[in-house]
Amino acid sequence: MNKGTRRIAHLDMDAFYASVELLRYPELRGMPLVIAGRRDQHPVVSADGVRPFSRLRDYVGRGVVTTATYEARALGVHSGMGVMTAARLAPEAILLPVNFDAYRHYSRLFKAAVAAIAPEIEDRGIDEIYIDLSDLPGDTPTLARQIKDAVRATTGLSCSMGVSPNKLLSKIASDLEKPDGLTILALSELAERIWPLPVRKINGIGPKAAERLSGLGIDTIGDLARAEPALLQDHFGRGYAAWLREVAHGIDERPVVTQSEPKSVSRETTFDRDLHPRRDRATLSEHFTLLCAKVAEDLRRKGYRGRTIGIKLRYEDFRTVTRDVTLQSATDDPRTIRRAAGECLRRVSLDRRLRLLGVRASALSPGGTPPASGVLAQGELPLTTASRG
DNA sequence: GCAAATGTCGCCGTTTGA
DNA sequence: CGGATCAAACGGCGACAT
Repeated sequence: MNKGTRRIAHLDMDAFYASVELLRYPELRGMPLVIAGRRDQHPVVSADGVRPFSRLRDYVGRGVVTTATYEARALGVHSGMGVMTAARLAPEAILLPVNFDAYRHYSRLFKAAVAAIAPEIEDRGIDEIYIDLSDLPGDTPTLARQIKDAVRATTGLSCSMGVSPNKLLSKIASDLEKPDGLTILALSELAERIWPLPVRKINGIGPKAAERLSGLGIDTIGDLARAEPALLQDHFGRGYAAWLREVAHGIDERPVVTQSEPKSVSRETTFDRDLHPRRDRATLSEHFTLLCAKVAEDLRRKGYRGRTIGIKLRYEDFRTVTRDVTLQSATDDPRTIRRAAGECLRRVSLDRRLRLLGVRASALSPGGTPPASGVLAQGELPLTTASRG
């Protein structure tokens, strides 16, 4: 078994989407490159010698930056930023649409390369993983180099790694040197290397919590470690305060979880323009039905059925509401989902315009099997339609 | 009129059944 | 017997993450 200190690695692919694109378009290397927007909104790249890559300044419409290369980041462009905002900062930057199939492919490749060396892997999305190195032979620097080399050899991509006694610290460590970084951290280095960092670096402290902490004069992880427990308790409650204190001291016993089942399946779209529930009823209804069909399709492909069907609306003012309903039995039938989602829709106010519509299935159970024939489960009635307000 | 898409988790109030 | 109570399921929603 596993006595003493664990060795946990966090591996994060460098500017993953953009780096995958650079494998395909090596001539773009060195230029500021931004991945953003929706497939359908981008001009098609023609196949002749001169590729008419579009520039960020040519973009019109909605969307956020998904990934920016380090050259683009140097100009102030970052993930999550509106594309129009990014265009002001870096009008000359090359813009490419997302290509998820390619990213999934390289994701599988790099994870397989790691697994060949270290099989205890926890998936954290498409471009990062935790790895438990505790029971492997060999010293940590050697193992870490081996893994980084294998990832590069298999994919041509670089990654950054942090290794420490737990997931919390490794996640922070992998971010300390980027790109192509390797940071090995012992608990004894906590005060020196972790405490000076802003609390936002802690996985689980987001913008809201950071803002509230800042209001108490707590900005760095060190501030948090030194904070009066009673103060934290008063402002954040017992459980959360205890957690804050632990993470500030580098304590985290969470295991590396190598297996997990999906909890929900969802689809959502942001419209090109805000749609009015009445005036754009037909368009809205079309989108709605399509989303339900996609959720059903995803469920079947993955071999699940959902018993709870929900919707998500985002109004023009960016306020978001959700509603859901639980059925008598789980389904993967598009029409049943559409009917249930329609029930939910009747429980929300439709007096403002909508910018986003989404459909979700949760309370998943293994779905019989994805049948080749198209035999559909017959419709069902909502078990409950209770609502508040 | 900037702010995507997909997913997880935790907290809290309500409902329901015992 | 009616009220108090408790747990589980459900629903809403915010926070957070990639």
